[in-house]
Amino acid sequence: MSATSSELTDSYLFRDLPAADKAEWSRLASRRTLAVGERLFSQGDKATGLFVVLSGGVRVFKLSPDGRRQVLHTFGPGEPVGEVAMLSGGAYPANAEAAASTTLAYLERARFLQALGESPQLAMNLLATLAGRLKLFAEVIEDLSFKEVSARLAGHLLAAWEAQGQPSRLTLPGTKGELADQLGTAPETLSRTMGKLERAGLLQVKGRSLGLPDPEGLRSIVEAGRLERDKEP
Amino acid sequence: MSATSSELTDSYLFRDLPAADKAEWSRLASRRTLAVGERLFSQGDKATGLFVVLSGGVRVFKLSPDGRRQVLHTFGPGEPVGEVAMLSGGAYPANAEAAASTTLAYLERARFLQALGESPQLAMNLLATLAGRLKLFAEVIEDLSFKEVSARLAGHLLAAWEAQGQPSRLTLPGTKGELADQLGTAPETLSRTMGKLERAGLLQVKGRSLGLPDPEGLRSIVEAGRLERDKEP
DNA sequence: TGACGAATTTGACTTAGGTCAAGGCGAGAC
DNA sequence: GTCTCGCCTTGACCTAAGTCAAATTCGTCA
Repeated sequence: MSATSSELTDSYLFRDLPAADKAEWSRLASRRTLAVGERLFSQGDKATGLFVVLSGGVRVFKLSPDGRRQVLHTFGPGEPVGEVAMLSGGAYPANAEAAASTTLAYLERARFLQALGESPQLAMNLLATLAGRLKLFAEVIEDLSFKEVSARLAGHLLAAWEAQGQPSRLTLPGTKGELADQLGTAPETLSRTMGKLERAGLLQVKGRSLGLPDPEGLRSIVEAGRLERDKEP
Repeated sequence: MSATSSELTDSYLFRDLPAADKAEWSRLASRRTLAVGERLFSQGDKATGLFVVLSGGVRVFKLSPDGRRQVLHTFGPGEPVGEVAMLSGGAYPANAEAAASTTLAYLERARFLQALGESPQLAMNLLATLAGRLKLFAEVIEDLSFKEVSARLAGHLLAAWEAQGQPSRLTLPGTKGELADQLGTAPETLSRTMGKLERAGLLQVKGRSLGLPDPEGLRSIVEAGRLERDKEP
């Protein structure tokens, strides 16, 4: 397989590269398609290359011995997946699966490493990407360590709401069970927590469609790390 | 200030660089000394450069609104600190302080960025470092999310024990309160957890000196993510 | 040695959130 | 329509771990 469109070379990773290089990468990349839920790689698999999400999304997560999962991050179009394994050369340190119907470009490890050594611009782009990722992971650690579920949920909803351009109603991209994994909690707890926010007048839940009547209220929960009291007469 | 010895250029970051470049960096770097507990930078401070630990250690941590802290990692000699802020250009995303009496080299941001653009080898070294750091953070997330305190403690002790060459007695580098921060728990909980491990015959505590009579037992706790039962007749 | 302050331990209590086990509900199949 | 398989919610319960407060121990400086 080959010939990915410009989706690949428009990605941040290839920003500011000479057009000739971009054309070269378009030629070299192969394409892969995943159905929702399909596994891209599993922790421990030997890494042979780098993926770039073209459309859809890829969820990267850790799995506990007893099957619970913690999502590290969900990567969207333009974002590379599997860089760590590619750089440190060994196995993937986590699992990845399609969060939606997804297409990916695949770049072979040896060739990409060689290109990194020859193109400082490419290296700088990847460095910036990794730096952003580290900041992100540091925030996940902070959240897990300091914030209770209500605050993690509020933060997640606000971020999604802003990412979708502050629509009047926010639509969840997946099931609530998946959201629970993202937040590092159990579905039952998520359900109860949504109930609390709803009773506090901060959220309206109707299936996967959510209304955020009071974004500022949500934000103050995020700041505080907790939902203070359960107001209900 | 200037003139750091070869401690700087022996670090992984400068590995395989031409001798001339190394000499140049030795000249360019300034040196800074910190007493135990002294703050190197705080979250939100504007980042102007990159530090490399020469001796001692630097603890990087997040602070919760109410003062609790979660250590992301403690960096030792040869390791860079502050790369994320330097690369993403803004403020430090976390706090850092000396975990011991520490000396650092300081490299100015603009010059280092320029060098990155000119030296693919330097860029590759930094990429490898960041990749390692991401893997590390992913493990912290996994631990916080899946493992209870006993397992985090067991894992930490095993790692420290192995890092020190499996001595018969392990000496804690700091106070137990500091260890509690590392593990993301409260001192009281750490104390009780050590008691449990001791009662289970997996640990001998005498002040800051610890004996690990049964490393395999500890390892099985790490694997399981939990201390099964409290055996005591 | 003695005394002070910090570190640590212990006890009693509270609580967020996980687990197990029923239901309830909704969207597509028929 | 109504059956039915997944999701989702709810209730009852349990437990790890945080909090507050009161000892107790330890290190060290005079």
